[in-house]
Amino acid sequence: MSAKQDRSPRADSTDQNVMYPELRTSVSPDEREHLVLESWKQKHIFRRSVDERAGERTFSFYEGPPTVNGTPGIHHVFSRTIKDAICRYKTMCGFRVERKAGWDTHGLPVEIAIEKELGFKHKREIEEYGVAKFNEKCRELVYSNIGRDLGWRELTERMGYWVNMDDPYITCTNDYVESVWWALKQFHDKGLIYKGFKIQPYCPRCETALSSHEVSLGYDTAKDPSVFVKFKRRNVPQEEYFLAWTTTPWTLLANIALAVHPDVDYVTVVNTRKDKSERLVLAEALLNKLEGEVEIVGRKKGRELEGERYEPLFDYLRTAASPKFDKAALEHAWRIVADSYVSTEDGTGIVHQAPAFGEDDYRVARREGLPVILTVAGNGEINLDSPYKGTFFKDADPDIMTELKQKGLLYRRETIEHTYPFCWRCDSPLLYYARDSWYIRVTEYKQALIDENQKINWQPPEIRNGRFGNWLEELKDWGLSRERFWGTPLPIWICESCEQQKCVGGFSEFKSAHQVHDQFDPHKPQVDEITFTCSCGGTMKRTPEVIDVWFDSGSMPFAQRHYPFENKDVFEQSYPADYINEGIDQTRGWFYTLHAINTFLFGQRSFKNVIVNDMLLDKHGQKMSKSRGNVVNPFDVMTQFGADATRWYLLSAAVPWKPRAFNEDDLAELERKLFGTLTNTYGFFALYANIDRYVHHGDAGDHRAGHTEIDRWILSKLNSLVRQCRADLESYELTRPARAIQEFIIEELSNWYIRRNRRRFWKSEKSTNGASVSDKQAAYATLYECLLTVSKLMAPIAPFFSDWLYGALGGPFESIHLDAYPDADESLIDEALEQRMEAAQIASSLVRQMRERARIRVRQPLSRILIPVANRHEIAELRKVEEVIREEVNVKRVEYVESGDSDVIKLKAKANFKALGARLGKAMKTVASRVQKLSQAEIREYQSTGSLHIEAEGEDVRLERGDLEIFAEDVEGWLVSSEGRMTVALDTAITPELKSEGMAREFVNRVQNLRKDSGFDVTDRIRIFVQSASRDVLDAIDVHRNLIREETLATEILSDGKIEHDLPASKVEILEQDVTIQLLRMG
RNA sequence: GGGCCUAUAGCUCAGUUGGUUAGAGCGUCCGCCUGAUAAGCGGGAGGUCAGUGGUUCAACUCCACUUAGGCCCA
Repeated sequence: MSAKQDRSPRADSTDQNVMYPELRTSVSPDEREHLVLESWKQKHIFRRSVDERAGERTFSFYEGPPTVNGTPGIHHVFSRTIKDAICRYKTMCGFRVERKAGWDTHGLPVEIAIEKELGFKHKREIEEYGVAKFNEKCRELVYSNIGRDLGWRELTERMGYWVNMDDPYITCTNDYVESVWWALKQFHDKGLIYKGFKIQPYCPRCETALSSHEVSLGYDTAKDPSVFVKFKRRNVPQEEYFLAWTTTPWTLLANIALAVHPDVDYVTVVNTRKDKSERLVLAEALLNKLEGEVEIVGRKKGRELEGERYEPLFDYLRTAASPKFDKAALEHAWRIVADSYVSTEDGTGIVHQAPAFGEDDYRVARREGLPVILTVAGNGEINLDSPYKGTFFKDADPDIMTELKQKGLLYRRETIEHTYPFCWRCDSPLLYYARDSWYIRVTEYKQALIDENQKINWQPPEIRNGRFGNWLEELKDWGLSRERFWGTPLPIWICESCEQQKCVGGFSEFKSAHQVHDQFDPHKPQVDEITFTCSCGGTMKRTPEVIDVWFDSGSMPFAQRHYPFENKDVFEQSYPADYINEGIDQTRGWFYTLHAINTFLFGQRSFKNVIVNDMLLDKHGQKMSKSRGNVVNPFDVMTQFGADATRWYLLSAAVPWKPRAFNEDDLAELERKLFGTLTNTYGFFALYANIDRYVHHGDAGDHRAGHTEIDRWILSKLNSLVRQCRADLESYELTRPARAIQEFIIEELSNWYIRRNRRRFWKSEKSTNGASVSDKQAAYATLYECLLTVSKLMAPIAPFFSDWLYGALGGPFESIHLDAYPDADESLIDEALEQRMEAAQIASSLVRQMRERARIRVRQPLSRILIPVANRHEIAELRKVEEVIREEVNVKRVEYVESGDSDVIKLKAKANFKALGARLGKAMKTVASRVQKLSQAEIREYQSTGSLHIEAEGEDVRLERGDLEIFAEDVEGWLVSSEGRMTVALDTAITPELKSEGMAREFVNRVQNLRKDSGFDVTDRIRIFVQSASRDVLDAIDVHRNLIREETLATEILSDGKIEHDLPASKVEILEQDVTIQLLRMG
């Protein structure tokens, strides 16, 4: 690591002569952070933070690639803070943490942008325009977006996310594509890539099939027709109809059968009011779907209905002039089939079958030898010879329903709102559609995926067996191919004559067979021009599809390094990733594709630890969306509050895996409270350290001799905090350390340590009370140690402020991010000390409560408090923190009384439910209420002998040590307050001496105010002139002359009634007495 | 329809293996402090822990169901 050179950014420094730069309160977080950014840039801190940890210890992080033409939002700040904090932490732990940025560049997002630019609505327009030109435009868009940046680089920099954007992986480069091809060949060699005719989710606008994880990205609520359709039964004497239900009327054109469940009861009913001649058949369980009152006239099991025939709804299939199917197959059509997939959860228990448009329909049709008829073309238009020909499939719904109504075949028509899949990119409604396409047989190694998943540390853990685990359990083969243009081409060549396949796994395979020139581009359409000669002598041509863009991003562990063609070592060292993070929406996206591809290729999981973050909602808990207009602009937020506060807020407000409302008011408070307090704390230190020319050397341990109880306490707390932060960050827990650090800074360091120790910093070195210089040195050393350590602890989360603070304190490295994360000094952790200080804090709080009740201000000294304790050990412990209590609440003495020894203490016993409950069982309740009523004598007996016999509901119960908790409830004749097990009594008597001292303190207060108003420096010596008609006041001043002089830095106090006419006189009131004060600043 | 998550003070969140006065911050009301001062501190009020039922001596905590919200899958 680098040696100490010049100091880190002294952002606010105006005077190079002072050791600790003072604060300019006018510097906003935004300005300060920009200064830090500038310094990082100048000194190449990021690069050095990686390079200077060049040892064997690497920590591998994979960055998920954003789509190149997306725009960054506040949720990216969220996710990236999580990424950055862990990476910075590991860096400070001495690991080399490479962070390579990436860009996802293929696929529909880019194609659609170009289509929009060119004004295309249909896929064929692209072909007419020319695939070569189209793809060239896609490539141009990719590189111009990377180059001109849509705010990604700005956001990344501004928020302090350290990731190497100068050398990113880009998925459309030749190297990247070649690695992906290599991977595909591994699958192909093992026979795991196959072509199949299957029902697939399909986008009619993009004219391509989608993978299941793509579909999962696009569910949305939709309003669809919900229709009950009547199918006229053949070969029965009565007018009888099978009643079926569908939400996709357009599929009725392709109806070929009706399915029933073999074991379900179906009934024939007539409507008792309407025309009794019309009979309906449906599942008995779903009779409630019918209108009016019905009478059951027949009942059959589904299997008994099998084979029954019905009239087709339409004649178009039979009359089609240019059928795209074998008309002979219609022979077997329009009959009842049985299958157990039919549910009676909704509909009528009779399911209309359109085999080309549903997975179950297709399966049943194949089994039954029914034809699979496509009535919709690839572009989504109906292509069956009918009045609907040329209509977009969904748009045909109303007219089809109208026609059915006219024919009297529509039983009921409603609208339902349900979730329906839409294209995740273009928002078109998807249809399930029988297509030829390529698959990866991931189901082949499903068990390996499940086993390896068990080894991943998910944060939160429930994702492993919940969301992600479920997904793996219900794994489907991966629909790999896309009938599109701008993507990694599927590198499979097929012989035109013998259909033999050749999968190309690297460009060198071309070079042996073909001329591949320098300008070689593996994309369409150039790659399609390459052919091979098959062993059979035929010509092998490439299958035209490109692959799912998610295969690209899932390949990044190896493809970002052009593995296996290059960088074997680098790859092997970085696989699997130690850590990744993305949003919950990537469960079936990137998390899955990483897992599916790499587990196959490398036989083990591709990431060891993963933090999954949830959504960011607006302050009202609503989803942020452009249409709602509630999107938070990340740049605005960071300008207003700073990146540090934003980052801190995002991590501390709630655990990352819970959805949280983004509330700017809370963020503002955090900025003020945490960063404001810390700034003040540093400011306090700097103010006095500069006056005293304090220079820190060595750590606080070197000053141990001079340490007071409270110094040891804050150092114990500090080291406990370090220990906790380390442990939490090691387990990928960010919220707890953020909150703990916050608590330490605000409550412990600022609100208790500083407040209790202020005088130690300002008192003159030759103190009259005999305290030594080393006491002051110890205070400085302790506070310095706390500030420096805290800055390091917070550095991963608040990289700017921490670096500024570190620099201001003169930290040894050029940047905090080149320094090491603190290690806890266990020898400084003292739990007993932490506990007794907590007792002191509670005691102080109780006394303040009583002062408030008695309306006695803290400045008025009181003589004593009394604390009842259980034993001598407690006395010994409290004695150690007694001085802190006395000073905090301004009392002269703390007295202790062992509660068993004094009659004035009223005791109270409480049953220890945990101990007694297990033993007593049902008797617990009565014993507990008996314990409530124990007499003072009984409690005392228990206290002295350690046991007690009581009777409860006729049963003898023997109470042993540990069964009861005894505490003081009241002290006779005293003002008492208690919290938990602690009780404190206050003597509120104000003696003349106490009153006099109180007056003196009031006087000090007035003088201090006056010093301040007069603009004196804190180190100025003064002469005080005082005049008053009140003998009491003058006496008090006289008696406490030394105290006053020490406190106010007065060389003299003249109270002989003289007035200095040249000086401004200030009239004040002390305990309702008029006093005139004049101050003279001494040269 | 299925799976997962969530529900605690006006708001944002804690709450250990079930154990007895359910906590914090903000806000609000009252007060204090004034050598960290365009700061700081304390105290009070505020909760049928979403609802119902169950297990248990004992439930915010465990179970079931219901309601509301979110996410995911059909």
